[in-house]
Amino acid sequence: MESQDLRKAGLKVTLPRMKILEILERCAQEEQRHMSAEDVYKALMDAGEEIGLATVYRVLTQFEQAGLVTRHHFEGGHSVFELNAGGHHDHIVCVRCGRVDEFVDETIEARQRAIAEKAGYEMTDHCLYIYGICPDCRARAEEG
Amino acid sequence: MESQDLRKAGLKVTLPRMKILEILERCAQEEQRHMSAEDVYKALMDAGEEIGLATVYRVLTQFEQAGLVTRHHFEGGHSVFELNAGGHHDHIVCVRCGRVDEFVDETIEARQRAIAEKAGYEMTDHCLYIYGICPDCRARAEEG
DNA sequence: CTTCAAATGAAAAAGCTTCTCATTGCTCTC
DNA sequence: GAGAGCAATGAGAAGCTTTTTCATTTGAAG
Ligand SMILES: [Mn+2]
Ligand SMILES: [Mn+2]
Ligand SMILES: [Zn+2]
Ligand SMILES: [Zn+2]
Repeated sequence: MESQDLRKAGLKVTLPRMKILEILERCAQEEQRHMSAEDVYKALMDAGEEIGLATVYRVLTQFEQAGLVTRHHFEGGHSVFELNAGGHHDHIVCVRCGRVDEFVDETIEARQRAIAEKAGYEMTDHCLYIYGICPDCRARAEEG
Repeated sequence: MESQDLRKAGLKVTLPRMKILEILERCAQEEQRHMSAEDVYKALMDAGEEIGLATVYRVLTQFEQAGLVTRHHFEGGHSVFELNAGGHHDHIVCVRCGRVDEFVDETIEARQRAIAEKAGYEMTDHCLYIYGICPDCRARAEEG
């Protein structure tokens, strides 16, 4: 019952918000955990939903503020969003094909907390992106 | 002799490129190590230089490709640039006032290399941002 | 000094994202 | 279940940063 998720987040239950949540959940089950606003909008169109792009942007921002999704600033200028499920993790991004893998490293997490403390900061968040060439693209490069 | 820096980078020595390099170097000596294209443009205007904004963007991108500067994607959508001097480092950013501090942690660097290797990626780059509230803003918050 | 490809500036265009405002739709009450 | 009232939506305009276009200028080589 997703409408409960929305109510708990303090958001009125509306059709666009329900549909957008559904898209995010369905795509996460497949392989598309990271979606831009445009991606979500296209998925809605493909599903025959008549929801405006402005609403998609608005709703994703609301979901972010409500803690339902996380916004990432991958390279290339535009934001991508992912459902908050499974807890914090960081990302490895292929600079050739855009593939994204995820990882968690407790050693790094601990070092970050120590660095923030030493600098006198109260850490609120952090993000780590490793950029590189993924296994598939490396193989493709060796062939020709 | 900065014109040598440009020649070594394979770039023709032109007045705009010299002036932009000067701005970056002068601001780095003060406290402004991280500048947006707009920041550089404004500094040029203040210095009485008649250089177009399009040229600033073009030149900064060329400097990046030549390895003279690094481009960062801090939050907020626009890029900031910093002169490549002093080697690689990561950033801790205050979410209240925008202050930026820098750090290097060899433990984290090593873990990143290990993670990329385990995932089969050939690492080309990485960036780590810690977000938090800086000492000054924390003090200001406690007062009221 | 000439020559000519490369660089520049102004303006237009191109993304991505947000805003405006008239219309629509939840929610709550009766 | 109908109605009132406030929040949400959609379409398009606008905003911002960044890139592109193209006529003109400039630097480097001869
Ligand atoms: Mn992720
Ligand atoms: Mn820096
Ligand atoms: Zn790849
Ligand atoms: Zn601060």
